[in-house]
Amino acid sequence: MHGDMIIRITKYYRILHKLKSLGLERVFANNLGDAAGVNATVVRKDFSLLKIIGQKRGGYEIDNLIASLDKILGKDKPQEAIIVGCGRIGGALMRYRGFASDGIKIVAGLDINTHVCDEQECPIPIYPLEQLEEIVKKKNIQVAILTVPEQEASDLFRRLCEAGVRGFLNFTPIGLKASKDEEDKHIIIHNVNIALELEQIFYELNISDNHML
Amino acid sequence: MHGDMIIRITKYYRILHKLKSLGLERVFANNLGDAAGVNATVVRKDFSLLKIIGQKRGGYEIDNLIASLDKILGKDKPQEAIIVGCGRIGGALMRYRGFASDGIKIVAGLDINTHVCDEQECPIPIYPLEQLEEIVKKKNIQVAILTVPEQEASDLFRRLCEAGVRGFLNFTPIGLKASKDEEDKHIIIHNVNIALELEQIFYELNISDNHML
DNA sequence: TTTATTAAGTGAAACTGTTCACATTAACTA
DNA sequence: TAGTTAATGTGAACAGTTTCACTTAATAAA
Repeated sequence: MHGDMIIRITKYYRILHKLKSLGLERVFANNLGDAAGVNATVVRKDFSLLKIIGQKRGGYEIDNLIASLDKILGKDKPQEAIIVGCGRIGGALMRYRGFASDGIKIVAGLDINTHVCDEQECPIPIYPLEQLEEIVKKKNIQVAILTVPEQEASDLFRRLCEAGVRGFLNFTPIGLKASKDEEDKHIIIHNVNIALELEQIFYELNISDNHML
Repeated sequence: MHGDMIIRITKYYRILHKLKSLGLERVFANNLGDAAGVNATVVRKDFSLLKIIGQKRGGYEIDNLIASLDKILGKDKPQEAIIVGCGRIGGALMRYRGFASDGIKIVAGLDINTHVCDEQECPIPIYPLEQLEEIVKKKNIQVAILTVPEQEASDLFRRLCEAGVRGFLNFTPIGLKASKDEEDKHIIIHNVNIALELEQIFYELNISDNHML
């Protein structure tokens, strides 16, 4: 399970859709590699691993590729998520239009205050936090975006886990960990820590400066 | 420059501050590793590489450690950034209070509409986009957060580069690349692609399901 | 003191991911 | 049809990280 492969696959997927919309029918590992910023061999190795075969000298058929990646990325099933915490960032994400083009649908928001989002601007319903378990089970939610204040993060994480959510996009600075008493193996957590990203940038600039002199 | 080391350092840094606020004076590689989710040997290797030395049997002195990491992370210099594009996400970030505790200060916003942010809620001034170059140079800005619509991303990125910005936190789905005609080496770009993160989560859930049966 | 213990420090092994080099196959060319 | 070219496919070399196993130093205990 090569770590970065997932990221590359999603990149390939986007590039392929763009190429298709341009009218192309086949693509070479070389071009795909250039567009994704990786070596052509990496592309071939990835596809080889995924049992996707191309044609010697003819490259890969874009339609076939997209169909394969659709399946690998789970695009054949509905990709639905909820947003827990509809404050500043959560609210911004509720109004974000970019998910639809990736086949992702935000089906509900959860918040203490159910009126944080004005109806016309965002047509996604917002429910009170008490209904969390009910909503998750009724709508069979697998993925949650966690955009709540820091101090509520681990509590809500636990509740969501217990309700059956298995994928988390965590915007809180808390490092969430699946507890060992549950079968922790199948909980996927991605952390987006904006302050941490900035810190890294400052660090990298700093060492790049130091190396120069 | 070991890739993930930077991320680990910032994690250590946060943990150390928490431990310090709890009154601890020394810390062992083992504990730090547990908290950061890595092996104790990794911690020691990291510190060894950074010329940070501990005491055999006594662990590391937290104050010393923090002081060292302060310098390594560039916390001895002011860490200032601007937000370019004060729409939904940019606006949310302007009102985000978490930066200050990490020593990061957002000193200005740039937007077509200079009245997107109501004064009382966010005390950071917002300037029109035309003043971008002026602001960057006057305030000697090194880092910019890019939260503009997709189609304006690469144009603004270029303008920011030319004005002297060297670090970017890019929230647009565009994959920014430093052009080769400039000395591209010293431009640091971090991409935060929320839709892509979600896609990865769905993918990982998908393969985890497939592996189970 | 001497002995035992604890944790840092580090060379070497093991592992992971990337790149190279080349075999393979399909299409084009003469 | 034979030869050339262009691209895939993959074993092997390589590089970078992580982990292991061991040494070293400091403290505590006997």
